[in-house]
Amino acid sequence: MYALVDAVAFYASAEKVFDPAIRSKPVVVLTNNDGCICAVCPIARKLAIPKFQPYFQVKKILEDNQVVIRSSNYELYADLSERMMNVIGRFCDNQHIYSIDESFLNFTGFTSFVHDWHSYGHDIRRTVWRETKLPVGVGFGPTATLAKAANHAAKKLPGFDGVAVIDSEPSRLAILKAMDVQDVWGVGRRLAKKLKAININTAFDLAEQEPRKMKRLFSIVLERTVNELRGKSCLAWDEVRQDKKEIFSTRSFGERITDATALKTALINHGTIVARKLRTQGSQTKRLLLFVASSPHQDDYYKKSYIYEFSVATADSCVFANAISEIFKHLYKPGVQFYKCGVGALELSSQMFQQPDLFQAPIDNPKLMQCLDNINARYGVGTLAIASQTPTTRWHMKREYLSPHYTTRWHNLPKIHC
DNA sequence: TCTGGGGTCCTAGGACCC
DNA sequence: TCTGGGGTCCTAGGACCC
Repeated sequence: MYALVDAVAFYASAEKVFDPAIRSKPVVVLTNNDGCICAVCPIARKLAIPKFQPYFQVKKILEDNQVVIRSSNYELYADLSERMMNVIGRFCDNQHIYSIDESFLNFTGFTSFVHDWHSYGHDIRRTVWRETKLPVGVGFGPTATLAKAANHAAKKLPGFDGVAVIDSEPSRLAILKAMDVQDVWGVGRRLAKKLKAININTAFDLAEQEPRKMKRLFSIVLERTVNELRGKSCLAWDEVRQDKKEIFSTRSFGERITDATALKTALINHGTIVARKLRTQGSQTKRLLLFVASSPHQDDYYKKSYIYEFSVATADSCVFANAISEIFKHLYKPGVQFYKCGVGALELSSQMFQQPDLFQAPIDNPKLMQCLDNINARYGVGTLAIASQTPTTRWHMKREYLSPHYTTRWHNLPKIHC
């Protein structure tokens, strides 16, 4: 048995934790640079506020409905996420954190301890709410995809109050029949449209299809989804928490950039983020992709990318920084209004099996990186950084509606007035 | 006045080679 | 005379998720 536990409109709910005054109001959260709407609380959802619309396009609707607007406060969400995950982790010793607000629990070998999945689910909900003031939904199912479906039912379908269980044929059918095919994990907007064209409208309709036929008509991915919906596990636990095959760090700037040094610094910053993520996963890379681009929404769209090949795989921030400095001249073009840039590690391999070059001195220094990671783990990311990533103030994100960092900065601690 | 997220994986099609 | 295979690698763009 699997469970999927996730927060209801996580970012919006997180904004309400330390600001009770907005708990009963409609709240939306914007993406980086206040670009798009990325979280809509249940109250705002009733006003039909669309998700992932550019903010400036829906500004009027928000104003008309007196919706509370917040910029992304990632520092706050990361901290609240960690608290939430810790609480959830107490309910199962085999937890996989799938995203900032979702975790899978695997109850294999643990099922005899739980007699009533419904009440266990409510137990999780109550405890998370009591300890973090975050609302979560809980779905149980025999496969990861069915747990996802149950989770969807728990939060969105009538007749459920935050918990749903698929543990029998009737419960599976009831939920899948009430679920739009578009809401199935792995079926997006495009695929849903094609499926509906051949009269596959609900999750149940999809589950009834011949898996092989779906593979032939669409893809191997959809075949897997159909099998999962039928109760046949195709995403093994190992695969659910498989190592990433590529790791990126990209960001758009708050304001356009033309300055070479600022752009280079931004790239090196992304490089160190990618390097850190690689080390966390125990991976290293042979190929680093760098790209810079102007706005695709404007004329004279400029985009340039470059792949740097290391002689041996590495996850060393300093090596990345040197590589970026070296090839930066191939990317930069004077006069271009840069809008976005990023770094990605491709072709990852495990640090366990580093293949050194027989005729060359090592290019990196894993011990130094370990030391850097240890210090930053203890005193906070950014405490120790390489000199070339020193941030310039030229490309700060636009965050007009930022809430305080309630839990991570002393001077932002919430105050209670008596 | 102008504004448009970030991350990961997959696939089709082109280039190149034998 | 004319036709024309199959594998690998690379890349851009598509699709999906949150």
